[in-house]
Amino acid sequence: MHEPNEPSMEQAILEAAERLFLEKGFALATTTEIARRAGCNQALVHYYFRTKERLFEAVFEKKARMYITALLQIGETELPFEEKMRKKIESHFDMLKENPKMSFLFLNELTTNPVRLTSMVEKYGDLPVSVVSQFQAELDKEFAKGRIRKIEASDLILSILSLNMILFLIMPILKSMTDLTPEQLDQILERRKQENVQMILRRLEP
Amino acid sequence: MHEPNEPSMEQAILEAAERLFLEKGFALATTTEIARRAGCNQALVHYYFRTKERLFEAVFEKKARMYITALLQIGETELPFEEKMRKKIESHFDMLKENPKMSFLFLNELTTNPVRLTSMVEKYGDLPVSVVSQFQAELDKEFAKGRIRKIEASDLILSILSLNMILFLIMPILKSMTDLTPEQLDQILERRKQENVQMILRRLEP
DNA sequence: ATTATCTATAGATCTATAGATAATGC
DNA sequence: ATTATCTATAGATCTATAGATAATGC
Repeated sequence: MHEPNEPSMEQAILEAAERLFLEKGFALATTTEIARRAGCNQALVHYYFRTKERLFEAVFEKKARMYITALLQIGETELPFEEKMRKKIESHFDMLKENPKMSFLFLNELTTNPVRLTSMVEKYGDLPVSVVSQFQAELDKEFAKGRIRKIEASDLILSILSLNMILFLIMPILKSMTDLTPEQLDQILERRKQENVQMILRRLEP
Repeated sequence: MHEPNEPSMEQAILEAAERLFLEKGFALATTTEIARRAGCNQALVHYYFRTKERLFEAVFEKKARMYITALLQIGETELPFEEKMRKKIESHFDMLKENPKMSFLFLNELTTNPVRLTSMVEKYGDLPVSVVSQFQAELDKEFAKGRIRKIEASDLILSILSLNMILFLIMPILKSMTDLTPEQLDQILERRKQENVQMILRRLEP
């Protein structure tokens, strides 16, 4: 049907869609613009994915699961507690850094589209609950040994999440206010990552 | 022209617009729906405000200034440093609580609309710079007296901002996942406010 | 014969304006 | 005479589909 090494048009549409949805969100991204970027006409987008809604889901189904679990899976590895925390905060931050526009997109779609929010909660709603309670058990154990201060797992997760997300959420504003080279930006991000680690670890110190 | 005690139609349109913009953002709010809620026909919205864009600005011009300064004006009052910090974090949090949807709206509009972002930066862009440097001076003074750890004002402001904002940003998700009464929600918010204060103060402890 | 791609267009919005009519102030 | 409000509609999108044509695999 097509040169096996060339990317298929279907793939090109998926990729164009991902970029455009990340740039503008669902409502402002048009199938016409997606087609233009993929290098085909607008009808073909619907030929492959029927509706814009399904195209959106095709793009973000997998990403969503990855994103949610990475946000929450703080636990597991067999390191000293402090080292483990540091690693987890850093890897969460790095995941956000690799998907800098994803945070905003999820926030945006779940806030403005009640239907998607409901279906998302149905699919992944119990994930947070189980992760939080598992993490809580771990924190309680450390607390019992007198190694950390008392803290709710949900509070800790929320704090990590918010500290790590903020720069990516305000990135467009930051870029427009300052005039940073990619290197300077990277430096700021790495500095900020360490600040977040310090912040959390200090909160946990007994 | 109308009963002086009755709210004018112009006012009704402004209020309906504010609510709808906060609910859906600029792109998804329609002048038709605004008119419906205000109790007039759609043409009248344009009679008073010419364009949807100008209506948006009429609604958020003042709010934007209030919001930005409150986000940044951390300083001033004559209290012991720790007490001052506590007060500032709390009052920032309370401001967000009174405008729970504003954080998302600003983020949304500034992220998806480059034109608005540019004009916003032109108007208020120097505000952050001056506030940060003023705050930095204060932090340096405290540090010199050995009362706090070394910290960048921009980092501290970002941390407060993000910790305080997170619950309001994910509020729709939270509401859809759990089933909280207004009282329970308020309790969570107040608990979280204290957690944020603790978090920041511990970061500053020498 | 099947699958991929295109052209053309129906139908649904939505913003903005023109022009008519009603309400108000002098 | 001026201001407020309405009805109607032009013009611009945008999604989705119908139907034609081109490309591919057997």
